[in-house]
Amino acid sequence: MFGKKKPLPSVGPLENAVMHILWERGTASADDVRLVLEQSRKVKESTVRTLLRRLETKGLITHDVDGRTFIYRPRVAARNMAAQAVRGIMERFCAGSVEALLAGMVDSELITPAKLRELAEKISRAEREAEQPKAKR
Amino acid sequence: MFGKKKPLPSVGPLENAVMHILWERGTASADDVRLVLEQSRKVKESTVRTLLRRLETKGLITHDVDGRTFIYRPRVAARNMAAQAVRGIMERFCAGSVEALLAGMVDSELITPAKLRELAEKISRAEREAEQPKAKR
DNA sequence: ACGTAATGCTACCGTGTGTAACACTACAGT
DNA sequence: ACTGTAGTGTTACACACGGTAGCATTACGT
Repeated sequence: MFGKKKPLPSVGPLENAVMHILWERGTASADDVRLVLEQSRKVKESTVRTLLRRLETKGLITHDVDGRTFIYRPRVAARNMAAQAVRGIMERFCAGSVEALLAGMVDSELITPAKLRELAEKISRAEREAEQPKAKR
Repeated sequence: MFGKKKPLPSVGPLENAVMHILWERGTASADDVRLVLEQSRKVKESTVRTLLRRLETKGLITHDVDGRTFIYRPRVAARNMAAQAVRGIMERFCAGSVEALLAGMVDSELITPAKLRELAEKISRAEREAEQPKAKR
């Protein structure tokens, strides 16, 4: 009911890496992020800050202030971003048909029909359980 | 077994529109494409040709020659492109987990659990039937 | 008061996409 | 045979975005 359905701001690979870090840790300062990134690549402080700022501008993350330090945190869950992206793809390639999308995934061996059914049921089950308690959220 | 799993060359909106036209018609000459595009926007011949050429360079389409006219045609099915894109998304956002992806889709109301199960079964059924005949393709 | 840690601003470059002019080639009709 | 035209190839430019980063600014701790 609250779905924004916005086309999702595009994110580059590095930006995405930053998102990952935030998703994994929940929160992180600019320097935290840089430290993690440095484990695999060379990045300057300013670069990281720019990335974080851009991400925030795009509405993907937000921050609290702890003293003089910004503690960043994702605004959208990874799965939701994924879903938004998938939505875009569906519209682009499948004329909005979920069926075509799933069929294509099976076709391209992203998932087997068996696994698909299994997951479908698992999710259904989980959903049903989540619905029973009156507190939906 | 033959899956290329290439990151899929990125396509812009207009290029995508062209792909759509090809997917819908199966084949089309540069001018055919232009005529369709003109129904909604202003495009120059050269522009269309450039798009087609680039698309071909990217390996997304191909062409036969009819006299002096190029008859373009998609090299990849829409569903497969979709699947490749989804694969990318899965890797980016869900650490490759199909489950997380599907869960996110349900979460974001791209699909209901019921529909998901329904489709899963439908696809399973179709797949099973397609497997019986020895010709897999 | 000063130094240091943290942030904000601004900019540059490479790439991809949309756009298109212009050059080239070959078939068709007179 | 010659030329017009339809069709293609080449080349280029502008713009937006992502990666990169220097420098200015601000504020807290000592």
